[in-house]
Amino acid sequence: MTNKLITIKDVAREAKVGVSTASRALGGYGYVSEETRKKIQEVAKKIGYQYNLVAKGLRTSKTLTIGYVMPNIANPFFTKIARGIQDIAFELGYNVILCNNDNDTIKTERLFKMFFSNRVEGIIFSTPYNQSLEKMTEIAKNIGIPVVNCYGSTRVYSSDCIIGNSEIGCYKAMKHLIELGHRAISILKVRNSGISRKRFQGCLKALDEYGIDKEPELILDVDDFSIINGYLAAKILMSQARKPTAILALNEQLALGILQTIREESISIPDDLSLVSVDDVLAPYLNPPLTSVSIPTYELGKGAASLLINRIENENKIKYRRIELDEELVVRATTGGIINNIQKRR
Amino acid sequence: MTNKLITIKDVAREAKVGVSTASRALGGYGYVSEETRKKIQEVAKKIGYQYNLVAKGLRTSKTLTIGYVMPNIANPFFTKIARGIQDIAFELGYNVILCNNDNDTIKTERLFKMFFSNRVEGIIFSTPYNQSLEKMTEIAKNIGIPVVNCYGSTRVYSSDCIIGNSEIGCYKAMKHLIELGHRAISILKVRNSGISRKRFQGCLKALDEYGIDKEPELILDVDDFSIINGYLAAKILMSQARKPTAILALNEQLALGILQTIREESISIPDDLSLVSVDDVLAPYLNPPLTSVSIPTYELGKGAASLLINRIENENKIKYRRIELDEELVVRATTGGIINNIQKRR
DNA sequence: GTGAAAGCGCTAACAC
DNA sequence: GTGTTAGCGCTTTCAC
Repeated sequence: MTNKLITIKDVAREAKVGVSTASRALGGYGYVSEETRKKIQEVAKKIGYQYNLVAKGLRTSKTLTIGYVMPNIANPFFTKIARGIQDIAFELGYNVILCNNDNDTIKTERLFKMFFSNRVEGIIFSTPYNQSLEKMTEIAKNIGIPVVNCYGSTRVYSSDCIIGNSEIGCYKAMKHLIELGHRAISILKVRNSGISRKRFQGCLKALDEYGIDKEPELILDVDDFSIINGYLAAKILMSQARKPTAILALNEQLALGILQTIREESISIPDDLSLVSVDDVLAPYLNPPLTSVSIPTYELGKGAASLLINRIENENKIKYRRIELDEELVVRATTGGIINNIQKRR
Repeated sequence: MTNKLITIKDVAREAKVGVSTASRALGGYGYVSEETRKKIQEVAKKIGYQYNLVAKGLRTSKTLTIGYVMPNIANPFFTKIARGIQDIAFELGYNVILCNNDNDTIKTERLFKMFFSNRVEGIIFSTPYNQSLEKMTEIAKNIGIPVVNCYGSTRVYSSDCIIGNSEIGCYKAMKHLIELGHRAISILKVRNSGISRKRFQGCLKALDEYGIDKEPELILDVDDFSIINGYLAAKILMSQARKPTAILALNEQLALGILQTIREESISIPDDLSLVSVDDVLAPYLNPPLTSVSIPTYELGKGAASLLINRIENENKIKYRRIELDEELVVRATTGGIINNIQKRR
């Protein structure tokens, strides 16, 4: 069925010009007189010519394609980043191949190989650390493909890096709770997660500033960012002697789990307990809407794409750049003062 | 920086074989003795050869790439479909270019042209009707690129089509409400939306089956699937003389808006009012979790990719296929019996 | 089983 | 300003 393709040669013949002139007119570079350019474009349109980027890619090794690796394409947190990347990339004439790696080393390696085979001109990643990521990133660098880290693991080398200021976000969240009068503040964090660690730093800073000692009983470590772990941790917290008056969950999945426990145990929010989450993806839509640390995902994506394409077009010879965007606290309906809290209990 | 690329020629020279033999070994086709194949692969690995899909694409016009158009990449409903498409495509060695069209004709046209220039081998769309979609789909067909409709507008031509049985989903939802004893059931639908129309058909069928007349006052038409329209419609419903005891919102955004009204007016769910939604993206995470018609998005995506790649590999000469997947009703916490309802009111 | 050579559609020297 | 020509890296006859 694939009819013979119409090429630049056909356009050139039809327009009675040489192929290079046609190429210049259609590719939009070099010298062509306004008159002939017009004629060539008309002919191209008339005979249904479709520019062939594959051939251009082979010839110039400019494929105008970049790759993006995220943990899961079905996770809205990352697709908001992806949206930012796409918007900028498309504006500048680049295509994006979006991929999941499911935080898996085998898949990561396969994806990078696929990127190499497809001759992507640059790669953006938003994934936590894994060995393949580090290894393949190193290879990419060696073959001249720039890599930008967009809210991913800062443990791996990258050409540029754009992240959120995770410390400040959680610092603001803690401060908010402390100023509402809370002292028994529980923090739900995740073992072996770089991002959780940074967020926790912010929490400690706030506690420190107000001279509040951290209470080991109230700080829980779980294995991963999952609803079930949030749920179980909250069960533990609410059954122990030292109960928190507020919980800061260092991720939204954990907060969702906590909400489930809260519902089951008929705890009232924010009267009995205040809750703050991080990520702010579902938070605005929940009932009640969650007070939450908001990460500028869309802007991170836009920034990453700008950094990358800028580097691609400057032949990769720019110095390493690092951008940090502020994270904001959005106060909604799940945080309240400790005073109300105590009054209500009586 | 882009060091001279390592090509099949280099591999051939190093392995002391001809280029065509190297090509056969690396491309995995044609006759090569087991022995030489092994040697060639070893050499390739040793000297860091990266297969060049761009060159292959030019030579064979098989780019192993498909395009996917959805309204918005940041919308989880579509990314669940995208995830299904990707999982199948990757398994079969294909890459996917995912794109937003924002339901805009200009963008749609631009995307299709980009697909053509990139020589994608097939296209999947999940978008509502627009003129460009119809026009560009027609062009794709003419140049031999198959197009699969995945839960998109059935008004446009496609090579194959996979959709949810929207009638049955909403039929089940209505039936559920009727059997709980509800008679004053409000339906929130959207003007000029094909999918809303089909869902509404299902509602009518259930009413019909139980011999219940539809009440025009309870059936509201809004302009689009948005939170604000759900919110406003619910305000109207709850302020009119004939109040519903249940609302079926034909989309989740509308349901989110309704929830907001419910919160503001301190209406209790499901005691004062039952609520059913469609789409089931956020529904399980909301508080209370919504009873909702669930659309098998992931399966739709997988199915679409299978249909498309199957067609690509059979050179597009299969008959038109149409697959309909069932939509299920998931009963959660927002629907209750009218009996309780009345008892509580007293 | 293997190799030589032509060519996919484009661009980039270079000559005119 | 424009045309001629070589060649990007691969696959594909067609001999051998």
